[in-house]
Amino acid sequence: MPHPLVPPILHWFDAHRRDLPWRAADRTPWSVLVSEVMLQQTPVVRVLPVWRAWQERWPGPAELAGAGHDEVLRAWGRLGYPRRALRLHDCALTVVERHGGVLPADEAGLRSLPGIGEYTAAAVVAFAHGRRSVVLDTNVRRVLARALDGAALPTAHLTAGERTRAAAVVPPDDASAARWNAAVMELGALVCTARAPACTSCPVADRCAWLAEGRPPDALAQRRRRQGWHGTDRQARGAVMALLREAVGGGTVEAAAVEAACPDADQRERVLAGLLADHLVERNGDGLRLPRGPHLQGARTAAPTPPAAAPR
DNA sequence: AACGCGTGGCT
DNA sequence: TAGCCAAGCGT
Repeated sequence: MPHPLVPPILHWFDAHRRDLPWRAADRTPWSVLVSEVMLQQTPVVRVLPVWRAWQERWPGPAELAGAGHDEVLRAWGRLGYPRRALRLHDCALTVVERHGGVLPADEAGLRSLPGIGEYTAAAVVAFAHGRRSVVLDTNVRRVLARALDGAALPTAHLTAGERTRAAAVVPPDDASAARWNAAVMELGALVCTARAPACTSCPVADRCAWLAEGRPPDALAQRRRRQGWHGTDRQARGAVMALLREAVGGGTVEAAAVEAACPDADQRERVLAGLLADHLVERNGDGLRLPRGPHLQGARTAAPTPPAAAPR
């Protein structure tokens, strides 16, 4: 006996699922992974063109492993959180070096790779391999919070109890479980949205605790506080990275231009230290540029290793 | 465990 | 209009 939410949401999904390219028949586990990493905290419409170009250029981990950090960061463009791009590259190197070029298919193996956490590992298992997992992203959490708890929004942090309950809803067999994960996510993305849910179009409106209670507002709304944006280090990091991505000929941006992009000296020092530590930039004389090569140790290709004590 | 990490569209 | 929000992860 499936959970009462399952049959109507699966049926709804059959009629309303989007034809996203990473769901197409020619998808690979790697292409699914790339989509999941790009989609972390990033809207689908923004990911689409970048994912397509990325797939054409680096269809698998072996191709990506051969790319330089500067190429990868430019291809990432304005998706945001550029550390994700480096982690994906790092992930490709690890797959090539330690897994024979084949992405692990189990959650533990996936989670051991850089940039792959609980959600992404579960998503690859379900969406790339069609096997059972418990996908718990913000969409799924919101649907379950509303339908089962009568809460407007999920809590700030995922709890063990929430995982257990979500697992109890996932059907036992692989095929249905994989479909359920995609379906409930899709419902959260298209109908049971955070801002303006379309309850009149919802397949489980007749069994939703939140709707039954008259859609009460989020009780925890005041507790959620967002970090500001204007003038923050985060904004300054973004400005410096945009400057370097757009540097003509992949060249170096002179110190004066960096100062113009981030005028406050203390902030500039903090931001540059952070970017250097994250391997998102490297110094070139007095200027700055995107890092040229993979920073990890070990030979991935036949490229010769530079001599050991190379002076800077 | 709470925090830092990009970007741009929407209301 | 200025928050709010979008398929999280690592530390």
